[in-house]
Amino acid sequence: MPELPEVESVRNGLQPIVGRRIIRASLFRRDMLESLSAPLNIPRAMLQGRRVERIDRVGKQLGIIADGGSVLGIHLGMTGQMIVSHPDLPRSTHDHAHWVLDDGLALTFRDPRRFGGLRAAHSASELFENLGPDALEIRAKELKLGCGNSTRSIKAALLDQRVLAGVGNIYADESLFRARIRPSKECRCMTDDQFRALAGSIRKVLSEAISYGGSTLRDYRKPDGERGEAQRLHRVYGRAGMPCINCQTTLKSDTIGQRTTVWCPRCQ
DNA sequence: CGACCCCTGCGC
DNA sequence: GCGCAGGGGTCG
Repeated sequence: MPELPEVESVRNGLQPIVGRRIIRASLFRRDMLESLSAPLNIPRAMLQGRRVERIDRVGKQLGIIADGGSVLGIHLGMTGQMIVSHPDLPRSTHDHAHWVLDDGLALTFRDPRRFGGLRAAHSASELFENLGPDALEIRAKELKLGCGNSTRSIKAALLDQRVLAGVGNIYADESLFRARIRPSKECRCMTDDQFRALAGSIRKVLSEAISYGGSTLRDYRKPDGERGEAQRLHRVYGRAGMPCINCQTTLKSDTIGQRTTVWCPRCQ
């Protein structure tokens, strides 16, 4: 569900827990927690007794950084939510983890489809080690390097988190539309100008979406329960068969990189 | 590289 | 009832 703008909005919504101490941590499903470096002591991995120093993010990966150097990674998958509330909020079906903090705060990790999860790490760098540069700050040179001389489509490359971290299906299509590049274009055929335009579009599309609080299509919610409004900015995603906002040509749709892809056959 | 799998819920 | 959904991993 969430791409970089949604995860960044979640990070912003988690600020109330920064500086708070975790009194009690509970894990309701063991298989939702994995350890990057064994062995695994659950209360320890869940940061019980620690104070939250800050929340980091690279791409779609969040990390709760605690005192003493422990790090707990959170990946929201398609339907994951982090909910800041009170300790007495009743547990619901798809809640997998719960933290009681001081100051009357509580945190819940909920994820109906269970594509997300928690990961215990020894450091932030360990948590983020397999990710490419964060998409909010992607440079044309890095994008070109990550794509290489590959025959795969530029869209598939944008979805590859080792090339750049944070772009998913919505913002890949939106960035390609703004840069006027066809999603099926092979990486090896991209010009330097196109890499420049695409890198710029990615940064712009993502930062605008953050300022709107992320896109709420179905179940995405900020930690305070509010919806994002960035879906108002979508120019091609979800608009297959409708007219292009630039030229009125009917937007096309096909599967590229295993995902539904929408583009304007004239502008792109 | 693409194909297929993981899982639940929703709208048609 | 079916197909689809913002995520990723593992195969061949």
